Amino acid sequence: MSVGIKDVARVAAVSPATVSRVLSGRSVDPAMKERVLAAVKSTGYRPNLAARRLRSKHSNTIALIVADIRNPFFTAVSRTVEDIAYARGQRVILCNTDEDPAKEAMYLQLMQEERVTGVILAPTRQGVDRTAKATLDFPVVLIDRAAPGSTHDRVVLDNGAMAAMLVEHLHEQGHRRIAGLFGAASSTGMERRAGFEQAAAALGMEAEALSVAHGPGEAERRVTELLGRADPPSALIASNGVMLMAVMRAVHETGRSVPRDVALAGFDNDDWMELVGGGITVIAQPVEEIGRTAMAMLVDRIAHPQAAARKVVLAGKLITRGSSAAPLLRSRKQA
Amino acid sequence: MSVGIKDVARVAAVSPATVSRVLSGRSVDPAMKERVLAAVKSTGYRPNLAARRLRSKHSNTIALIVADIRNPFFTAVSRTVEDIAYARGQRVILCNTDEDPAKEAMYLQLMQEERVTGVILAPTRQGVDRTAKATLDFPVVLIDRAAPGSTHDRVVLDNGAMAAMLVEHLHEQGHRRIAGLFGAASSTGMERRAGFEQAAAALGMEAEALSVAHGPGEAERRVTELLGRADPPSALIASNGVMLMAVMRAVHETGRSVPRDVALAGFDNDDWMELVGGGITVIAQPVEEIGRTAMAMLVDRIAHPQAAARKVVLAGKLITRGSSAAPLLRSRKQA
DNA sequence: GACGCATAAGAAAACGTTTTCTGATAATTC
DNA sequence: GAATTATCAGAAAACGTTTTCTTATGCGTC
Repeated sequence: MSVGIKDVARVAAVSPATVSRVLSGRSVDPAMKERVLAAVKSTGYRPNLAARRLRSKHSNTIALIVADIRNPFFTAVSRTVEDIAYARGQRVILCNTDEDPAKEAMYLQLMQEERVTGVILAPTRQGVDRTAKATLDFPVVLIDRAAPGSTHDRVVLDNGAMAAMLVEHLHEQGHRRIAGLFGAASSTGMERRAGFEQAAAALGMEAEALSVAHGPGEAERRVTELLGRADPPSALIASNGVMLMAVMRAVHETGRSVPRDVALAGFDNDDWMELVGGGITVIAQPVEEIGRTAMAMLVDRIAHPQAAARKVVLAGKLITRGSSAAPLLRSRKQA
Repeated sequence: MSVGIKDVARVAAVSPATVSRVLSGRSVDPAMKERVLAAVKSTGYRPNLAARRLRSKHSNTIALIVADIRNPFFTAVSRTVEDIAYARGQRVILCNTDEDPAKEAMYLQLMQEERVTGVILAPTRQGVDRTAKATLDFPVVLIDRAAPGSTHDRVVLDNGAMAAMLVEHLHEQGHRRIAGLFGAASSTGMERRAGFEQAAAALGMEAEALSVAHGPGEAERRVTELLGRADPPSALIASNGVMLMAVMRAVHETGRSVPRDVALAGFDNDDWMELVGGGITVIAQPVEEIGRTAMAMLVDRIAHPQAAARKVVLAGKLITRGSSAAPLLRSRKQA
């Protein structure tokens, strides 16, 4: 039924080995090559990747394991990674852990069975340590998130500095009471939180940092509660684009508006942000560069398995929007 | 180096066949089963999926090929598909064609080589015909898009009727001059366009339908041009969420606002839409149901390869937002 | 002109499983 | 109690490639 390399060989009147050689581009007699190619076309031969992988022991496949496929940051990175990989003749398996360490472990194990060439991973906070301990027989490059003492290559944002930049921006705008929401599921959220607190302390601002463990829904509730207080903060920071949207929703639903009643800033420059009236100041991540760097590191690592682990720290870009005139006064009015 | 089934067999003092049987859950002597499981654990054995696939000839893998991974509609569907597939012990390969027929063909061919169990595909317009003609040795379920005479199972929205519903909604709101932007790359866009034109004609509205071939950028330019005219339409419709955003951007950049200067409606109920002040009336697609139905159809098809092709047409849900009081008057004022 | 040496093609082994086949033992039926 | 059948474990074949090994042929060199 299915046409194999032997069928092609028979049609071309050569040995299967020769067909294999033609297909993998090794030197063969031009006349034979011609015959083989013709036979491939006439038979409609398609190689069996399972067999190829089994024998040749390399899968030409990398896996990209992200925490949330609905987060535009990850889809953007995945686009870059995919493009590069396919240009290099590599397949990409895209996996979504949904911020669930168990799912993450399951996928890593699966990739082991799949015998992938390498993995690019945005780990959960528990996953970072587990990944470090586990003996994986493929190289791993961490993106976006990484524990301090990680033994893997990694490319991350300068989270602390970037968070500080946001705080300083708000300070310049006149804000003195601010609050921040930080995802508890990732190391990134924690780093941004630390940067936020340090910068606020250095500037003598009144700052409250909240860790959000259970996704946008919780973020929304926390903000609603926050804004309902007697003396609410005049500015809010959220540690990523998804959470920024949750904050925005809470602000809207409590009948407030940005930046009239409260200023908003955070991470990720998602498409919708320039549409909402007020304007949200953000740190735009260099998504394309992150993907490109991760791929390059993975390729390097495959070539040099024993080299020391490297860490690349990238800077984001501050995109200022909707500066407000006198936040202090406004926050008073609201109180 | 790598531990195989033979190593496990040796440790457990049984034959490789027995190990295989234990692992695939067939009946074996409990004592032996115990020994094998212990050996698996102690050796850290991980099966080689390539070998398994090669011999057993089923991959337990389905592919989901979408046109744009950044489109929330597709990521939402993919989440559902993934969840169901993994619950069934099936792996999912997620591919992104970027609305490129060549990439689509490449992926389909690749899936052929990968010997996947089945494919769920959102085809490009050219891809629909090509897929129908091509002899694929796996079942295909089309989602979101399908040519009229398709031979594949498919689950689609009732595009014409839904577009008509939007037009009627705008008519009720008092709009008499409307324009619509429809993606030219998909059959869906064309169906929605047809529904738009018919409904507008039936209601005696002045309606202009524009086909957009080159993504959001073009949509934005067209809208900018449209709004710059002497007598612009009072309402705009866009054929999906991504294009709605492009329209929104153009509206903003020309200094107008929704719904004061122009009303907006379209397909997909993306997260950002409830945040923008004006309010955009949309047809929310039953994304979860689409994914669930597609998976069910695929499973059915695998079980009954010869059954007749089925078509499931789902209805969307009209979500009304930001109704405006007297659009006709406003559109006059603007002219 | 003989001898190595490179080149290229075919034969056969190998990859790590699952499945079929075979044989033995236990269970069931008459 | 013998004969058939069912069950289960091991041996070996099979899956479709790539790669190693072998052999043949042409080429250059002395």
